[in-house]
This record gives sequence, C-alpha cells and structure tokens, in this order.
Amino acid sequence: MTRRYSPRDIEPKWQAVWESEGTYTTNLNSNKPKYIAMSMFNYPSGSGIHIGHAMNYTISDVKARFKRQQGYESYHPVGWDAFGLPAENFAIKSGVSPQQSMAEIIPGYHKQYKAMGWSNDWQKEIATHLPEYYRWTQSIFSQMYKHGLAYQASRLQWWCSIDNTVLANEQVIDGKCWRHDGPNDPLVEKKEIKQWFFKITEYAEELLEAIDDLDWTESVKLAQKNWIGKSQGAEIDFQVANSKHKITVFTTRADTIFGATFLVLAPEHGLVKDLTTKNQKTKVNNYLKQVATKSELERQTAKEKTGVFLGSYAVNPINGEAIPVYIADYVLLNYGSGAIMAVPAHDERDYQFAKKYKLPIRQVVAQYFLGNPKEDIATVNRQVVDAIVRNQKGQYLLIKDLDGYHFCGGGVESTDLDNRAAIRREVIEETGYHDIKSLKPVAQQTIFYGYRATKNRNQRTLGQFFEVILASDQQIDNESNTGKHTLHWFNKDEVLNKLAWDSHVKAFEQYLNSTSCYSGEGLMINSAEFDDLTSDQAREQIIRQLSKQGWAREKINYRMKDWSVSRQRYWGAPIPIIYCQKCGTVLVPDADLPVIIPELEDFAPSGDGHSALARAKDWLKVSCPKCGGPAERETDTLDTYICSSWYMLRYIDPHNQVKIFDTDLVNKWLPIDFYNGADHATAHLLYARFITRFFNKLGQINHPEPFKQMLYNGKVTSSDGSMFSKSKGNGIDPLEIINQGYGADALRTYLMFAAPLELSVRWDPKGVPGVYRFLNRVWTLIQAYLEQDKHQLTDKKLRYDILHATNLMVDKVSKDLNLNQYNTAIATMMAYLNDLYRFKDQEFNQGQVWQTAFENLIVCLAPFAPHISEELWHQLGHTTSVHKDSWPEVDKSYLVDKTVTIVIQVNGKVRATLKVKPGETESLVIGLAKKDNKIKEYLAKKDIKKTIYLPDKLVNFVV
RNA sequence: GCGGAUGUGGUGGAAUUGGUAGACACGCUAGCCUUAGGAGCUAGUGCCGUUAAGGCGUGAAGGUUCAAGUCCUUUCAUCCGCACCA
Repeated sequence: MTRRYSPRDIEPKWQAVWESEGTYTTNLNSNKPKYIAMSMFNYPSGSGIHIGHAMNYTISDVKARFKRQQGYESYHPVGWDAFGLPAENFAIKSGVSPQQSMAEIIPGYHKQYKAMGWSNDWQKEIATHLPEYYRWTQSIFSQMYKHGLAYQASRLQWWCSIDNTVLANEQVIDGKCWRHDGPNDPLVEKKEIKQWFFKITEYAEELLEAIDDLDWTESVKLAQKNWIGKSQGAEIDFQVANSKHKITVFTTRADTIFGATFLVLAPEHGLVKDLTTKNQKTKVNNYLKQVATKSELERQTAKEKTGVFLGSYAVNPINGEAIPVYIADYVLLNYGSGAIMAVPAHDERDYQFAKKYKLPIRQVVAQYFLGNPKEDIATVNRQVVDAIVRNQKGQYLLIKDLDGYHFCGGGVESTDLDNRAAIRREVIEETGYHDIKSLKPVAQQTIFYGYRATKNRNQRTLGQFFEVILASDQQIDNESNTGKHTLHWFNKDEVLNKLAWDSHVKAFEQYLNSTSCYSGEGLMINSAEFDDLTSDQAREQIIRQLSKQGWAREKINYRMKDWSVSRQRYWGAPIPIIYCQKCGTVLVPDADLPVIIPELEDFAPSGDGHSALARAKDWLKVSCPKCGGPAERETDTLDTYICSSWYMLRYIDPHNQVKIFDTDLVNKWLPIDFYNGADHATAHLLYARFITRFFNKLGQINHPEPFKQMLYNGKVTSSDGSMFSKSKGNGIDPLEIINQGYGADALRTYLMFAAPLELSVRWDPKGVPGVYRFLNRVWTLIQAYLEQDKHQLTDKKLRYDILHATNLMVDKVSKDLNLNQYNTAIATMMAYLNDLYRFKDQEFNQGQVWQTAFENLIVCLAPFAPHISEELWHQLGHTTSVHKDSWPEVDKSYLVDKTVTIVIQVNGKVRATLKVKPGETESLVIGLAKKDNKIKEYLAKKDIKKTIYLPDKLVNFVV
C-alpha cells in the first residue's frame, strides 16, 4: 500500500524537525562564504499575513534556501516593524496598550511564518518597539544631532488631519496621507510646525551618483533619480529699480535671459511686501487671500495661471532692461529660490501667463535645421519670410517647384521697409493674390542652414512665418504664369503630407497648435553679442559673464527636501531631546538611553498638536542633563521610517547590548545580497541608503550601500486585476489555502510559478490545485520507484537519455534561480517530470541512474517546496537535510545532444526538419536536405540562388 | 504634460546572438478507469481550411534581411512613477 501525498501530515512534521535541529540557524562567524537574502520589513497588524506577504517572503526564502543548498552560510532574517499608527489607533479605540497588543499579535505571526515553511533564523528575531531596539534608533538621532545632520525648524509641512501628525514628503501619495489614500479620505494640509529634520539633502549628490551602479530593478532606480530631481543651473540676481532689494531667481536656461520679459515671485516670497507699491496694494492683498484659501492640490491642478503685478520693476543684469515683477501661484516657494525670470517665448507656463496678462514675448532661441551645406563654400546670412496663405474656404496655398511643395516666400531685400513689406511683396509677386485681409507673424523664427544650388552658396537663413488671410481670390499676373512654379490649394490635413521642408512642417504645426513656445535647444537670436551661438554655448558664456560681475552663481538644485522625522504620536521612539529653561535644547546623554515610552491609559493625541506623551507629566518633567535645572522632554516621537532604515544592520548583531552593531560583523555580512519588496521605491529605500552612508562616513561600516541586489516584485491582485483590500473583503488568506489541504508547498510553488517576479500576479483559484497536481505526480512517481526491484539499468541509450535530461534540468534551474526567473525554473522541472514518466515506461528499477534522477529533482524542488522535498529526500535514503549543502554539480559531459534537428527552409519558410548527429559537414547536410521529398517539390524546376547554412541549426534555400 | 514599462492562443505566460512562435501550466474536448474524488490516466487543443494540401498568425502600419515576437520608423492601447521643479 503506497503512501499518499498528504501535506497536512508532512509539513508540520518537518517544521518541527527543522526547529529542533536548528536547520536554519545561521552562524554569523562561519568560515563559509556568506549570503543574506531578505524581504522588506513586516508591519504586524491584527489581521495576520496576507497573500502579498506570502509572495514577498517566499521570493527571498527561495533565494536563501538555494544559496544554503549551494553551501553558503545563508541567513534569512526575521523581525517586526512594530511601531506605527494602526496599533496606536487600535489602542485609542479599545484602551488596550500597543505594548500589549504587540505581545499578542507577534506570536500569531510566528505560527504563520512557520506554517509557510520560511527558513527564518528565529534566534536573531528583532522588533522595533522593544527598548533594546529603539534605544539604538534613538542613538541614530543623537549621532545625527552631534554631526549637525539633525536640526529643528519651523516649516510648512504636510499634515494629516486624521492621524493628527505631520508627514514626510515621501509619505504623501496623490495629495493624501499614505495611510489614508482612499477615495473618501481628506487631502493633506500644510501646517507650520516646529519639527526635527534630518539633512538628507546633504547626501543628495552621492545618493544620486551611486544609483547607476546598483543591481536594482530599473524602475526603482529611475524613481529614485526622479525623486532626488537634480537640476543644474544658475542663480541670477535682478536689482529692483529704485530699491536696495535684489531678487534672486533660479534658472536652468540662463541662455534665454534676453527673453526674460518679467519676473515672478511665489506669493509667499519674503520680498512681496516690500516690492508692492501703494497703487497695487489692494490687488496684491486680494490675490494673497485668494491663494491662501486654495488647497495645495487645487493650486497644482489649476488650469489657468493667475497672478498680479506688484508695481515694482527689476533690472535685467545682462542688458539693463527694466521688467515688471509679478507674483503668481504657479511659482513655488520651496523650489529654487521661489522666484523665476519668466521667458514666455521658451517656457510653456510663462507663455500662458504672458498671453493672459498681455506681456511681451520675445524669442531668443531659434530652432535649427541643418540641410546639406557644401564645404569650402562661402556662407551668406539671409532673412527669409514665408507666408501661410489662407483663402476664405479655409484652404492653404502651396507652391510646387523643383524642391517640391512649400509655402510661398523669399528673401528680404534691402529695398523692403521691413519683414511685413517683404512678405506682402513676395506673396503678390509669386502668386498674384493681392486682396489681403490680414497679415501677421506666426510661429517662431527658425534657422535653416544649407546649400542653395540656384545661388551656389551656403545660406544661413533666418525664417519668419506670416499668416496671410485673403479677402478674395482676385489675382494679378504673377510668376506662376512664367512657368517658374505652380500654385496649389490644399486642405489643412493635406498640407503636412505635401510639405517638403522640415522647417515648414514645424512652422505649420506650431501655427495649427497656435503655440509659439519652443523650449528646446537652438541658435541664439535677439541676444546681442551672444547671437549665433548655440544655446548651450550661450548658457555657459552668459553665466560666466554675469558671475564675473557678481550677478550670478552656478547652482545645483534638488527636488528632494530634508527628511521630516518628528511625529506627534505616542507609539514611536521618543526623540531623545530635553528642553531646559537655561541651557535650551539638550541632547539626552547616551548613558541615559533609551528614553522609555511611558505606559499610559489614554493614547489619543492631545489635540493641540502634541502627542499623548504631553500628558505624561511624570515622564515629561526631568532635570537638565547639563545644569540639573528644571526641564521638559520632547514629546514628539521619531518617524517609523527611521526604525526600518537601519534594521538590516541590526539583523547582523541583534543582541548586542553595548553597541548598535559590531563593525566587523556588519562589514562581513553587508551588503545585503538580495532584497525584495513590492513597495517603498522611494521613501524607505532612500532612507536606508542614507543611513548606511551616514554610518559609512562615521567609519562604522565599510560599505556605502546597504542592498547589493534589489528586486521590485509585483503584487498579487484579485482575478479581475484590482488590488485586494480589507474594505472589499476579497482578500486571500494563505493559511486557509494551506489548511484546505493543499499545503504551503503548493501555495509557495504556485506563487513563484504564476508569472515573472517583476509582474503582478492575478490570483487564479485554479492555480494552487494545478501545482498541487504537479507535486502529487512527483510524490506518486517516487513511491512507485521505491517499490521497484533493486538492479541497474540495462538500456545504455536510456541511461544516457535520463542523465542527459537530468543534467540539462539542473543546469537550467541553477541558471534561472541565479537570474530570479523562478517561473521558468519550475516549468523546467515540470517538463522534466513529464520526461521521467515517459522514461519509466521503458525501464524502471531501483538503480543508480534512477536514484540520481530523483535526487536531482528533489534538490531542485527543495527551495520552492521544502517540505515534500525533505520527506522524499529521506524516503530516498538520506539521513541529513536536503536543505543544506545538497546542490549538485552539473556533469557537462551529459549536456551534449546526441542528435540535432536541422530546420530546412525554402525562402525563409520552414518546410521540413532533419535529424543528424551534431557536427556533420555542410555538404552532407545540404545534400540530405535536397533529397527530402517535400523539399524536392519546392525546389523542382527552380534555380537555387543562394543557400544559407548554419551548422547544427538551419538550411535556407533561396529560389 | 514629462519619464518609464508592457502589448504573444480562451487564460497566466515561454522563446541566448534575428534562425521550427506558443515551452510549462490553467481551461476546454473526447476517451479510459475507479474504492465516485477538489481524483487519476490517455489523446487532442493558435486561427482559417470537411480531411488533406495549403494559407494566415506575436496591438496596428511601414521598413531592413535569405530569415523579424526579437532590429529601425511611425502609430494606438494599457499600466506605473513624477507632476506648474523654472
């Protein structure tokens, strides 16, 4: 009677054995090569693990197991990110302290983690809410403070009105709190609050530079680059006319300074009051009021630019021109200097503003088109005018000549009064249409550089387009009558297809879109001595010249802001600061750490912007560590992101009572070899990099980066593609799947098989049963094997075929595991199992070859399905665990194919295949191919023009 | 708006350097078997074509090539990130 596959029996059995034998306990001082794989920190909530956890932690578990089997000292750590709002909010509601609820919740997680078969080292478990941990979180604050990287400032900050706390920029998602981003949740507000910051901006440059070398999912690297948001430019000072004030603007386009026709300040800018003239005072105050009532989001999504003139003028340092100063809410106080020079010709936002308030628009960069200039031929500058002529039917007039279709127009002659006169003359000369209703310049000037055969010279042509609207089709004698060119009317849509010249296409597009704003690079015009330079040359030279005169400085700006770390909440690590009436702000001495969170009855924030800690009078009142006088503790706690920004370091030395961690141990184990998660592309990962770099600078870690490889895996979504959520109640409980009898092995293997790890997985209720079937087939086949007679294989060919398939499988699975392609690794094992079922029908016995085949399968399966693998491994006669040092070497001699399939194509289409030994000669293979019956038909009565031959692969006859 | 990614059967997804498209599963169809189960086994399954011969097929349209899912150009759709960043 064969045994049946019963996960219910074998899974708990092996979990108990592993625990009692310490199979997954890591020796941090081992001489073996180290490997550490982990997934992002878990926040323990009352509802236990969900399917997303099952996904995340299985990914790193498979990696850790694979490496452990390969002989590495592999470490798969475990811990709890236990501080945070859900536990506190629960405490406010129920009166159960967070300390107590964590003590109840975490043991439940232990059971669930073990039921999933994750190979965690429980002896090194950590939890951030325990004083032995948060003591060191507090010490990070102290270190930051001592090194001038922690400072206190009163600043406008995002404020969540549900949690009554400030938020870091990284915790605001689509204008809402990261914990309250549902459709009915309120937008975050801005509040001015005195709070603590970490100077992460001081590390902006190195955090940015190091990104390129990281072996991380590209989208995360990109998100971090965008988040840091470096932009290189200059600060330029504009003297305010008749005033001692200067306005400093930040710009990345100093080259466009001749096109600056006004300045704009953010409404909150410090100079607004001083620069407002008496006449404008009422208007300005009204505008300021109006801005104040708008929410941040309203401001950002406003379709129309609004603003108001302050009455003052500023002097452009490049040319002494006085230009008006405006305030407008499209300029943000907290980026750059909170003020801009507006160049409406080359910035979309400035353009909209200028249009609305009828401010001048001056083009200074011309789009540049390069034709085919001839070398060693003189270049002549020309001004050309072209006309987009429209008749009353809305048709457009094109000229056709040797060059193809283009608008009419020509060079400006010395006899022309101006460009307008020139275009009028050209239109009449070339087309004879003289009844012109209106004529106005449109689109921006462009520069075309190239050879003109008719004049035998290179021309640098500055082109201006005009819209010419005809009042009637009255026509006089013109050049088209001489046969020089022909005239054609087209509809709007046809024109773009007909036009032969790029510069005309661009101009017509601009004309149709009625934008005259070009923000790219080009050649300088209207810029005095900088004319004719390219815009990037001009940018450099203008900054250099203004710098010499003291009006400008090169400047790099980052979008990223300093990290706000104060939270007005109870359930977090208290900030180790004391306020003394005499000494001011005093750091709690290291010897007095940790500052323990006092036990309270009521956890609600005090409502005045302070946490519940403000009511713990006994705790609050302390004597000053410096002078011994009366003092009070800081009542804010640290952002929980600080706890999770250094936990990977504590994993290496979790029980150290003396130091935050042992430097030698951390140097040995860092960087984390493999890290994965489906969230926190910017916030957590940036913070962890920042803190690691900080310790690196202090000389406490010799690696600047914490995570060597980072995989940003997909999420598990419901079968319709939407997110699982508690509110919908459509979640999948991993334990329920296990307890239904499918077991953790089938669940784990399904999750890893369903899709590439980077993609999100749609939950398929048939998926786990499908994989269960596979495991069951493995089980059944091995039970059958164990009942066979004990003797060796006699069939030589079968012997090779089995070992060939086995080694190919191990080779592929090893490669796929290294490349994180788990889904194809599992597919390879399934295909191999199908092969074994076929081989079984030829000859089946308990000999060495079959034993090898099954052992290799079990070893490869073990990272995914650890329980069934361990059970079968022992049934195959082993007495030690499959999960250590078991990974086989591939025998390369068995990877060779005994026959290869040659594809025979005629004209690139597959018509037949041919089986030959590898390494056959070209002539023999082509000879065989020509003899193939089917191929004969295709080649009959045809000349073979060409034969393509690829050794051991393909023959293609071209006829 | 900007940036990025992805489009392959009924479904999830395979496919080194361009070289047999659809591996492996799910589902479906037919049959077998039985201690009737959430089973197991066998065969089939891209589309059109009665079988066959053949033709068509990787979001769409062009192109390069003996040969294109893969390279180039244009375009459409979906998802993600940032979003007035000067």
